[in-house]
Amino acid sequence: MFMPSPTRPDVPPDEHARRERRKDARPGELLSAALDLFVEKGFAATRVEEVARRAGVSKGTLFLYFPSKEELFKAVVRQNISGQLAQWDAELDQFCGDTFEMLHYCLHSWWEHIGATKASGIPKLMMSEAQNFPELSSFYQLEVVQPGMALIERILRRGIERGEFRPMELHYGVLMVLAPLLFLATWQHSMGCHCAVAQKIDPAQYLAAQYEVLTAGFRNGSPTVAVRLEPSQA
Amino acid sequence: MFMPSPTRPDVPPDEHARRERRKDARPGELLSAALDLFVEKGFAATRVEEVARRAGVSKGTLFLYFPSKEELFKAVVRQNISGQLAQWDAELDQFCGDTFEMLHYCLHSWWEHIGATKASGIPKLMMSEAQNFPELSSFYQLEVVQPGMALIERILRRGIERGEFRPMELHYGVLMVLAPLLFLATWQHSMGCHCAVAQKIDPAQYLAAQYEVLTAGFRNGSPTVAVRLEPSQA
Amino acid sequence: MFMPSPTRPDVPPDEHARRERRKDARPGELLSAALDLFVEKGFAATRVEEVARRAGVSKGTLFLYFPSKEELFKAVVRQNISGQLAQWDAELDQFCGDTFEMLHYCLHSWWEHIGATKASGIPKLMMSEAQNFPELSSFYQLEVVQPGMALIERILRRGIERGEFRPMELHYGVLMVLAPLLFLATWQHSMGCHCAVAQKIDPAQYLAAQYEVLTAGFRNGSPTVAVRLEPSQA
Amino acid sequence: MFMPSPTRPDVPPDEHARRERRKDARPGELLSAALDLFVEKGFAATRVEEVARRAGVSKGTLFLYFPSKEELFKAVVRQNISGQLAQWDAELDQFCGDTFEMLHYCLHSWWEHIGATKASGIPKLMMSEAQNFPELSSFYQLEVVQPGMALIERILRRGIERGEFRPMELHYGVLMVLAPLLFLATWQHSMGCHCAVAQKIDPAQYLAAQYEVLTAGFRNGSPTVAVRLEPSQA
DNA sequence: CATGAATGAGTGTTCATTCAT
DNA sequence: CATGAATGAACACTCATTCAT
Repeated sequence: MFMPSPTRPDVPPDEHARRERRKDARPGELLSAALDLFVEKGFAATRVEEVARRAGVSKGTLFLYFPSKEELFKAVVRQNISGQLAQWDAELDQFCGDTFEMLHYCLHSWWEHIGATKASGIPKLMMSEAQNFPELSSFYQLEVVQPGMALIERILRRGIERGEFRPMELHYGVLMVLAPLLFLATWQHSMGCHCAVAQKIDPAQYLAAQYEVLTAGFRNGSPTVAVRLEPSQA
Repeated sequence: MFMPSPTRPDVPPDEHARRERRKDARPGELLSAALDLFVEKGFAATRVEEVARRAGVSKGTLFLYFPSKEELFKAVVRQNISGQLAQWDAELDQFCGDTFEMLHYCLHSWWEHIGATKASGIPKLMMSEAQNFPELSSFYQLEVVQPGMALIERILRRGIERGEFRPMELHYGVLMVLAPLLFLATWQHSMGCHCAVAQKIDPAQYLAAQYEVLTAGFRNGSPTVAVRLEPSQA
Repeated sequence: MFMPSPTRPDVPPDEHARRERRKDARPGELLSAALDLFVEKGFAATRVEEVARRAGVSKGTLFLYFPSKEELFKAVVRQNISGQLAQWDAELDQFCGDTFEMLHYCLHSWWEHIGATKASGIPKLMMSEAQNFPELSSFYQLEVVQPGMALIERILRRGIERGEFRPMELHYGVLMVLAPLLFLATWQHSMGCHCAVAQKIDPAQYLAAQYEVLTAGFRNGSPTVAVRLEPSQA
Repeated sequence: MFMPSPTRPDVPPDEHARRERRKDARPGELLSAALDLFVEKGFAATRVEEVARRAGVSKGTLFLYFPSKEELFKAVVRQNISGQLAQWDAELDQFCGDTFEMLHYCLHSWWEHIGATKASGIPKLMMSEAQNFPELSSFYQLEVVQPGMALIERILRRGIERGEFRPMELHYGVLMVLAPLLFLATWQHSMGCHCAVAQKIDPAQYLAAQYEVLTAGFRNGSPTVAVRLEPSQA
């Protein structure tokens, strides 16, 4: 990322490398420590001193790199956004199986690359703190939510076009795929650890259940229900 | 409920009414103010003094009615959720239609009494703060999550027994009902307000979509899928 | 103490009696409850509300009789001061045994009437709070300390005059009698309850030990020591 | 202990000294301020902010050095009493005179290092607050009372073994030494300041009187009294 | 560049005191 | 007289932020 400037003869080369590395390593370690802690305890309950300690630096040093706790938070979220989405987009281009398989792969891959990793903490973080960081919220929607939903929409549209899926209101079809995934991620990072055995969620079974329901719900030919909820207040 | 004592000429009627109201209104106003603020800013970030001020009393007065901030929160949850659960439980006892109708009523009623009200902020709140307040988390699981899931399980079991629903792993069936509801509530209270038009969620359509999918997924005779996700890490 | 005014025809007699009794009973119960609590927990740690509750009245009522917590404290101390001293003075007048017996009786009787009763809490109270209530402190010195010391001094002087006790600096002789008694009372009300077995004090043995030492120390003919401590700062 | 680095010309010497002092002085100033205030106002009534202010630092700084008000108190006790006890213990090891001299030295030294210093306020403080702070009480018993009594017991046992003191119940012998000392300290810090001339206590004479009485009471060959007090309630 | 000592505004909670009823 | 609801000034302790070194 940083191209080390090759000409600086007054500094011994290894020393020079060390400094360069430090320059990048410091914020990296801080961001990583901060992600862990923000995910685990939330923004307010995370102590900057603990972030610093976990990164192996002093509290003062943290403020050298990030002017405030809020800026640190923003940096954490920004750094951990996206990346995976482009990869998926490319994979879909080359997928040739039927669209049920595609959907299945999609859930499976989400769990593998997001759900089961530290990255699953980011949605929880955004849910928790979006209100307090509207700017960040917009950023997240633009960068993650929109592309993510577009990705799923692409799958659904493909299924409909190929006659595998019934016609449907795409936006809400997308949400039916997304909601349980995000709920799972959020749950695991909040109630997940301390909850009673009876409420424990096994991700494999959870995703299998979701796949079954969606398959039945999306398959063409399945009886469509005409009922419409009419909430008293919208 | 209130028997207005018709004969008490020595006290001006409105003054008398004011007194009556005050005695019971105090906790009510506090609970209402607390719900607003907890939902808006989270448990930790809410200042008891502001709750009191918004309810029009002093900080000391709040502690006259609730022995601690945590108890105040519990009272808020009890008033806004636990009560509703009991109500639903009673309604289910007397329901005589088929179980699809019952499920439909359930979603509809959840939206009316929880989703569309301030109470919908509570699940989001718990997701955000559960880690930092284990006692509140336990309380919520015991008081809300467990009974709520039992309620849905009751519906599913009824459907299966009556041959309307296919046999299924009940725990995950319940989650398929619950997850989208809780996601909706969480979303509305986090990304909901500031999000782009494209991602706006209309609850009516959202719930209709969920109902369709669940109906297809649960209906007996629908083809069950044997596929099983095998996540790399559980 | 209060002579009920005999002429007040406009009030029914029993009603009148009830009021009179009330008037005295209320403060009496309050003072008694307050003594208990002040002795047990000290002035600052005693809650007026608990005093009131223990006396069976409301907090507001307490302030009807005592304008402030400080005044309540003063009233408690004042009420519990003296009384016993006059009795002892009279007894000494009629005592005909030798002065060792007299001293022995004195220790014994102090324990019986003061040390082993609630009254022993008063010295501890005075020690603890004298600094904060100088006015009370003066009062206590005048009313209790001075007569009490005079009483002991009388005994010592009698012993010397009768040739039983050696000549001595009376003031400090008195203190040698007094100090262990007051220490015992103070100890029992502070460290007494929670202290390790090894430090427990059995009053009977304690007083016996004091009597032995004093007897030897006061007896005429015992070798007097000329040594004089010369403290660096007086 | 402090090796003043002799060569460091780039820092002005006094500035250098100031730095050195500061680093260690901070807790010292806090301990000193805390002792003053605890003795003057009691533990509960002392405000940590005032301790800090008197030491010339902010409230936050105090908590940098002592994790809580209770720990601050413990540190005060340790610095002012525990240290002295260890010192005495060492001195007794090397003492070669007779045990009366030893006892005499003990009283004398207690006055010099405790009785005449601010540290004498600590026993009074403990008497007042022990009930309300059981943890402090336990700490004090373990750290001060127990070792202090052990110290005196050592002296008495030595006297008995050498045939100088008569055999005696050691525990109560110890109390006969201790009680007047603690009473003196307590008195000086409570009634001492405001009391009438007649009750003023000159420590030198007081201790001399105690020494005389104890000498006579402990000396081997002095007539032991068999009398036993039998208090109505133990 | 890195430190860590220092700060002080801000938290939940308590409690003596008041006063309308 | 008696009540008890209401107050608000304290208090111990925390933590993001600063800055001299």
